[in-house]
Amino acid sequence: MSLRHAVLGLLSEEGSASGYDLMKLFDVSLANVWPATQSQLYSELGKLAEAGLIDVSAEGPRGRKEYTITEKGRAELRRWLTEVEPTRVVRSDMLLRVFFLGRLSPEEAKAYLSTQAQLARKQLEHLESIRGVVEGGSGNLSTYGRLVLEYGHRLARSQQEWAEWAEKQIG
Amino acid sequence: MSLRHAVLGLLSEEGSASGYDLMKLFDVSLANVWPATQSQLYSELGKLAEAGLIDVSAEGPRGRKEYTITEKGRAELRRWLTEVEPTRVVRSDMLLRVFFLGRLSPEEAKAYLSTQAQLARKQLEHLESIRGVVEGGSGNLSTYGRLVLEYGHRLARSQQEWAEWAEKQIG
DNA sequence: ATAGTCATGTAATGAGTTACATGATTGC
DNA sequence: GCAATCATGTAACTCATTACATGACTAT
Repeated sequence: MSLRHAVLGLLSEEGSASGYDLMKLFDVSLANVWPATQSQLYSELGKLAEAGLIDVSAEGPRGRKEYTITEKGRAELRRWLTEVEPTRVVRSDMLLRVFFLGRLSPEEAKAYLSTQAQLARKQLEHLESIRGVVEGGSGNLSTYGRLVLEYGHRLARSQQEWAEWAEKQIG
Repeated sequence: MSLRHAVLGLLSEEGSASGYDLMKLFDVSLANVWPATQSQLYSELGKLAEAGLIDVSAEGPRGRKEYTITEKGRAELRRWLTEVEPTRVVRSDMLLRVFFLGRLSPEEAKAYLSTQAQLARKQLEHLESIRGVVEGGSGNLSTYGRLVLEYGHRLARSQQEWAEWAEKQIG
């Protein structure tokens, strides 16, 4: 149910936008915490319009439809932000594998954890590299996006440290 | 595609088990990193048997079917552990909301983060409380489960610290 | 003209959730 | 006898992924 709110949120920040615009915005912001595909996005826009949470406010060339959030949509966004508590569902096939490392030799198990540590380091570097870029933004999305970026940073560091620690626990 | 491997993994550790057995095992171990419902589990067992990755090795009272992993299944588990790289797809509606905190008043935004910090603290306490229980286990699942538990612990602590930090960032 | 980008959609399939349905066996 | 637990399954629905399909406009 969250893609729906992601779209409402973006529209509430942007004023109005087409599916195409939203898709690009998605890719550089929300995709990191809530991936979605193009086809999912378009069908969600259809459903939101049907439900009266957004309106087609203008049509442009190439069948472009510009959507705007309605009052009803704004209310729903607010309700979601303040009243619906986040579901903490974590799915990690990286951790799932850890449960079964006993099926491998200690060397193989260590190699697995070592790879994970390395990937976390890479991720850390990557996040540091985009930190500078995001620093420049000034809207709400950038301001709060920085908080999310910091979260990612801390997460990657934890992950790296954990993987290094875990490797030492074996054998 | 991971539930399939979760089941194979459990069966490879347990020797043999019924859907019902696996379900209970799931709830106390893997459910934290890969939740699954009863109906999902049963239908996955059907598909695995069909694909020849597991066999019905015995039938008991109440229609109980005991499954055992086959050589083919073991090979597939090993392949997944050593060759398939974990997909790092993170979905967090908790973080998704952060992007849109600008739609709320600073007080409301702070309240949101403060609640998240508190939830992380609770989670941390919870994990500490079960640490003693898990300490006792001796099989592979327990041994490696402890590594996963430690991960959860570190994650919860990071989350708590981040939420407290983020709260301070808001004017 | 033609490459690049803008722009929207459909179809098929798989994964996940919720609710329902049914009944046998065991322990007290 | 009855409650608890064991035990398996189906149906309907939503969400997510991948691939396909189509075409208009813009800048050079």
